[in-house]
Amino acid sequence: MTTTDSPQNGGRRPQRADARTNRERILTVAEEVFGKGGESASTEEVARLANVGIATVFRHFPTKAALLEAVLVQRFDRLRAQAEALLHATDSGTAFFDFFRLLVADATGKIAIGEALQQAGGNDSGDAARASDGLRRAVGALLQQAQRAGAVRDDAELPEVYALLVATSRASAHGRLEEEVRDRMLAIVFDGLAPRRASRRR
Amino acid sequence: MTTTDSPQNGGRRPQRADARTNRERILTVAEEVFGKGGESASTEEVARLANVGIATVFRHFPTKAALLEAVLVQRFDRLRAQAEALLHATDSGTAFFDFFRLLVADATGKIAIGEALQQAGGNDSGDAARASDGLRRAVGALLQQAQRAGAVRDDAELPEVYALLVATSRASAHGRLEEEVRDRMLAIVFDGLAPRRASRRR
Amino acid sequence: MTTTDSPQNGGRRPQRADARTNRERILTVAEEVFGKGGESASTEEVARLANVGIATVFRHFPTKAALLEAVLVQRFDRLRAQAEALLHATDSGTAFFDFFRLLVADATGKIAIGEALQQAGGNDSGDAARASDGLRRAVGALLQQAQRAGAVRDDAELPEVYALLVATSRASAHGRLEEEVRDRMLAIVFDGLAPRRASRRR
Amino acid sequence: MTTTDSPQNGGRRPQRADARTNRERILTVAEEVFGKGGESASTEEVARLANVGIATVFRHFPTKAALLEAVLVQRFDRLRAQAEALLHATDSGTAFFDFFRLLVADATGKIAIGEALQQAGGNDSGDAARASDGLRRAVGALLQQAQRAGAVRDDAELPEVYALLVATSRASAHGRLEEEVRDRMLAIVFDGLAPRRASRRR
DNA sequence: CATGAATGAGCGTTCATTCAT
DNA sequence: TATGAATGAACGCTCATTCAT
Repeated sequence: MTTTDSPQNGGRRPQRADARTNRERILTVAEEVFGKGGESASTEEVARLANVGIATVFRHFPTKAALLEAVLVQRFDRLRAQAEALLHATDSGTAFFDFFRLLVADATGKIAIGEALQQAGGNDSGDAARASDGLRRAVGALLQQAQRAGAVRDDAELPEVYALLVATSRASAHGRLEEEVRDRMLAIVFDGLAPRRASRRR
Repeated sequence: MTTTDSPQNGGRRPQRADARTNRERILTVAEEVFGKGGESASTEEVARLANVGIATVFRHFPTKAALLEAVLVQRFDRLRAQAEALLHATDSGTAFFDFFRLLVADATGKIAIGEALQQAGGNDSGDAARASDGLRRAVGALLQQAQRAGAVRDDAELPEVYALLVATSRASAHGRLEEEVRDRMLAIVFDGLAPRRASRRR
Repeated sequence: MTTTDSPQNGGRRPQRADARTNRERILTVAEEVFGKGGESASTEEVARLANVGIATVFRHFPTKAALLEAVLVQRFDRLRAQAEALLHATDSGTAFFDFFRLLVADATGKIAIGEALQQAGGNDSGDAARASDGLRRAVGALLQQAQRAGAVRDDAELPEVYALLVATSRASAHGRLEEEVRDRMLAIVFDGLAPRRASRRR
Repeated sequence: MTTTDSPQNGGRRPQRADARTNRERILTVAEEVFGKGGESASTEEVARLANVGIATVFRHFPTKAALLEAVLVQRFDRLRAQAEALLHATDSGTAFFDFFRLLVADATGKIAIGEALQQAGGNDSGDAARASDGLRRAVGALLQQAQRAGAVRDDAELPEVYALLVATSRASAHGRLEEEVRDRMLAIVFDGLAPRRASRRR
């Protein structure tokens, strides 16, 4: 990665690169800022930390909501990619649980993000909802695979599983949950997801 | 004997009835408003819906934060009372699960309230934190009883159990969770909390 | 002259005593409160420190301005009484300077009071202006006496002398003027007021 | 060399002209408004009279206090410059008195300004206090020069002289002092500051 | 295309004053 | 008559968004 990072570009030509760079830097900063302070964080702070003028932010994202949505889309897409990568893992039995753990750990301390997982679920009909759906479908695929592999009980369906995923990740995002507590919380959930009774283990 | 039922009323003090009514109406409305819109809801809306002037709200609660805190305290206390009532239930085995279900159902649609459960856990050293602690302790008592009765696995400790309670209630508060999905989500968690068949988990 | 001066007096029997007490306590407290914080001090604080309800303050003084005016009247009258007392002093030469010093010292730390001396001079046509005039006249009498006694230059007239009185008392009221500095400031003014050696000044 | 006279303008920066104009108009208006109504005048009135939105005022001065401070600094600096200019006057004997008169005349009708002279003396550790100190020092220099020139008595020290300056300028600012009265008031003070004839009484 | 100045609606809060008891 | 609750206008300040350069 070449880091041109110089914000005010003496040169005339390659402005496009700058714009792209700016857009990305804004997105990155926004994810951090909104992650930390929820959506109550100000757009101006995003601009400041991204080293761009406020108007530049609004040029790239016409609305604060649009910026938030872009952050979410990015996040959802990233998570979906991770989920899809795990679809091809050798041990398809544990892939589901790995992803569950990964998502929850990733959410730690990122307030608004966890929130958004939820809101985007039912809120917008926009891009974020679409991206959220993508993630949800990927999780569904992981779930099915795990069920086929006998690692997850057959009667667990996506809605409640997804709800649990969201719930635990939000708990991890907001609270002061220590890592150990978080793990024990997940252990309980995972036990609840384990195949019932007779056919134990894989 | 005056007929006023005002409890802290050593001497005479008329009209207190009106003030009490207002205070309670404000609290009720605030619970609803903040429940719906999070803490970003405006104090003025509370005033409007409570049919009082804005200054009246501030007379009763000197600060928006104080109003929010009062809402939380009220809520925590109410829940704690319910928890404590269940402590004396005949079937101490199911009391714990009943309360879990109750709390989660109660949270449905009340955004900020679920949030608050969490925030108050680590936030203030104020009344809300105290009330939150009270609830937590009551849940702890229910948990212990359930464990003694063999209805909950012994190795589950309060921190993770409480985290699950909070997580699922928030999921219920925010999302569009249908009742059926919510129940199935809880079923999974409850299975995870059930005593282990053999000697699982270390 | 019997001075029942209590304005609204339809009451039945002895209530008067209470009302009088309240009125006076309010006035006393108001002098202190406004003296300290200027007129920006709140009426409610006056009520609190006077141990009466806010409505009681407004019963006695229908307006904040009226309360302030009453404070001023009281103060002006008191000062006038002191000035008039000094009119009968044995050494009529120093009486003027004694009063000057007294007034300035009395103003120390009493922000709004000094201010009021001035404002009332040109402001209202109300009671305060009347009382202010009374004080001013008394000072005029002291000045004349001192001039007759040869203690003050003859060409000094009341307007500028009074202006100096007000100016120095305000300086004393507001600033951090140490006592010593205040005395040296007055010494200069007093020297300026002393009879001219030869035929100075025009 | 760009033609902009903006001092801190390393690179390019257009439109700054507008902002500067606004800033200055706000300051000017603020001096007038606060001069007239004291610090109780509202920031919104400043905005209105300056023909800018309220937010523009707050963009330039992040706080009402900051705006007030800027007004004071401007005023102090202006006065200090005048004082320093007089330091190089031919007749160093009368320079001191000229400045005294100038300052008092300048304060006429500007309520809060005179007040500020005083408050800034002991108040903030901020810019206003620094500027106030600068003025005070300049006055000190004028005083010393006048004393060396034999135009002011030697035993007069800065604290009391400055106190007199402040006192008389405030009197001039607040009261309805006619010009003639003001001059006679100053004449008395100036006589008090004149070198002592022989050995004056006690 | 990037900038930062400008904007106004809105928020939390205060306070003199009025009302009901 | 004394009380304290109620009120709304006003204030200082913030922020998403628009405008001019």
